[in-house]
Amino acid sequence: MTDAVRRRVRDPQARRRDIVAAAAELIVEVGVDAVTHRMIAARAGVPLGATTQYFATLDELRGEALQSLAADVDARIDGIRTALAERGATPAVLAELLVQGLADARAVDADRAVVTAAVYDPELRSLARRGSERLADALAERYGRSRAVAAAVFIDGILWHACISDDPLTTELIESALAGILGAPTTTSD
Amino acid sequence: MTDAVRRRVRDPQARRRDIVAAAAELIVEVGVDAVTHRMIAARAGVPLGATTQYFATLDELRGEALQSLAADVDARIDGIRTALAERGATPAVLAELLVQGLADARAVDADRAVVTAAVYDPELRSLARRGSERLADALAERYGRSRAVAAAVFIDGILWHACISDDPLTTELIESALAGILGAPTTTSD
Amino acid sequence: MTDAVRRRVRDPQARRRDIVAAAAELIVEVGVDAVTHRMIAARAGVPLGATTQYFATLDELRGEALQSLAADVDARIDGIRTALAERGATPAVLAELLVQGLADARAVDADRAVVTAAVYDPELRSLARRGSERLADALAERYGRSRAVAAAVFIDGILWHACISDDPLTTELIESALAGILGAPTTTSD
Amino acid sequence: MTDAVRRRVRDPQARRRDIVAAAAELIVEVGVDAVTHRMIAARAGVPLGATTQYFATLDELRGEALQSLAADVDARIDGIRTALAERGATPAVLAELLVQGLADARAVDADRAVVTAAVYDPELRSLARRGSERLADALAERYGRSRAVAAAVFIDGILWHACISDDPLTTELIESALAGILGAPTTTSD
DNA sequence: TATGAATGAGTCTTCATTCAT
DNA sequence: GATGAATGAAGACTCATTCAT
Repeated sequence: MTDAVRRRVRDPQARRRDIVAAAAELIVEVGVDAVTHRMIAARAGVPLGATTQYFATLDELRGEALQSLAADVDARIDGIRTALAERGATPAVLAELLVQGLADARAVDADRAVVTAAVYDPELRSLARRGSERLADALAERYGRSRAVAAAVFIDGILWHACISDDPLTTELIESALAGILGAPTTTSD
Repeated sequence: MTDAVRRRVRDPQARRRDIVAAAAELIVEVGVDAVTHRMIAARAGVPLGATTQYFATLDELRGEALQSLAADVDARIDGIRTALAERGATPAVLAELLVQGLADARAVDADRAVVTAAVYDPELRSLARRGSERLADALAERYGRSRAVAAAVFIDGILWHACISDDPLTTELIESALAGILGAPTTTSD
Repeated sequence: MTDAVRRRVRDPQARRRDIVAAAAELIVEVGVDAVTHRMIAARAGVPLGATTQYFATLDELRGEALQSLAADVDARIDGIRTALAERGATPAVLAELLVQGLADARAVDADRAVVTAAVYDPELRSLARRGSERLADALAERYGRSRAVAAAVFIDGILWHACISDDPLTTELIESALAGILGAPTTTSD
Repeated sequence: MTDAVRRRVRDPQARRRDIVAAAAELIVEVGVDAVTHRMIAARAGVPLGATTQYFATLDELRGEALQSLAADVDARIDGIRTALAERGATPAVLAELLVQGLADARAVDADRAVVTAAVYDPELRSLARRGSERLADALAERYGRSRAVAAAVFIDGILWHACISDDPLTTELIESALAGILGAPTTTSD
């Protein structure tokens, strides 16, 4: 009769979301292959059974969490696209946006997790590819397809540098490189 | 029986190496978290006990396999450095070497596996970082530290593009981008 | 809403029967140990909760389903008894009735399920025994208790033969055997 | 350092046999569908892991246990065939042998378990069928195929009677019935 | 009353690790 | 030293049962 007995939440929608969110967090933290039902349940603050009630298999749950992470990545790319459209798709603007994004360690980790998982997951692969392509699209009009793709590749490189290296790339370095790749003038002189 | 025993006992070093090699292969193929003693023993063609005889824990064995993969990556970077030194560190030469390297799917996968694992493994992290740095070193003398680092970042991006995308980057695209990043002319050789 | 509620609430008796019927079907199809609340609810087209609303435990529900199957078996025996009374309890008539019954695979399966379950369930055991006895009763008056019991035993054997064998027993074989057991002529009708 | 630490048996053959034997016992006692790894391990006096070390799946273990039960049944049929060959395949001899067999409750249960399981298991089905056929074969030479098959069917009926009924069939009843079925004279007058 | 979300015990299975041989 | 049997702690998943709504 203590409050230990009170266990029901009765907000299935929220609970489902909590579980997916917990799974997404853990995927980012420990990797897709290392997450377990138990870890997810503990993180979400739900009993073990809840994780299997809402998702037929762990794979399904992982998939949904990954999709959620991918959606976040996509939203950030949208943000960059919008900002580029508003402020002009110059190396300077892009570099600033990228450095801003890089400051959000959580976002960087999420991005990395999605890309990493995409290697083995076809569905995620096309999502990850699409992200790069949409970034390239935003630059292609002004700089041509080829240079835009190269810039997107460089940006992917930035992501991994951020994950592996301790000292972050400077805005200047990024801007210069983008300018070189895109064949555009830099703010500061070379 | 002497013969059979000798075959079994002969060259513990070689056996050790076989086990590490098998583990490395499997890590590349199925991921660090999926490898097991049993898989490794089967792949290496050694009895299960051998995998625990030479390595105190699976983690230790995994670590050594990862180190071995990192050494391979390092060797490939050495190859690139040597070639750059011999043929001239131009975007054209570098692009050609990179495309050559990309053609070796096994090498690409190994590289990816190392980078992916490095995110969670401090020791590997510094190894992975060192690879990028040595590549940058090879370019810094001629193009300056900053441009060299940017080129190394772009090269990391190429790796991931190769893993995620279906159509590979052309030599021309890579060369142009490198030329832009390094501030070097595209078509002239050294 | 009144309508929807009424539809849901209408005739709890019928719903109860539906659940038992679904459980009985499933027991025949997949075996007593394999049935679950979920399977039964799905088969009966009722919500999961309904299966626990009407029956305290799954065992209770299973028990009732088994009783229902046993009642069906009993009804079929009644049919045979009636037919024997009307047409004469001769081997020929009995064989014909048996072959007819054997043609109904569902009935055969139900019979088998009841007998199989009866081995572990005392209550069912007496029901199963009673079935055999009532069949024997129908023959005892004319052929004596002992021969009648032997005939009933033979008839039980027929059931299992039908379950295990691929080629069914012919009416002739059954009639001959019954005639031999009952000490009655084969070809003459009553 | 107590003897609780001493756990190794190091007689894999025997351990395997023990596990199969335990599984067979339990199948007879609680039914094929109710046996679990845990029950088997407990019965065999081995740790849980041992049951999965020797058998890839529970199904495989169940299968082997069932085969072992079927082999026992086969051996008993062999015994009957031999005895019939030596003493003459008369109803009297057969009845005596059957009653003897029926006295071994364990054997009866094993037989029942095999037949029950055979309904769902094709491999076992043919084994069970073969058992009946070999019994029929032993009688066919003397009494003709048709009567021999009918006798085998009757004998199957006896098995189930023994499982369901409390008072066993008398030797006389069985002998009379067999004599009737086989068209052979009885020892005692009718 | 009727429903289905909630919980955790229990299932099969895998495997790191230990250690007898 | 080399081998593989032994063990039990997890892991994924299922489901009887409870009970909030």
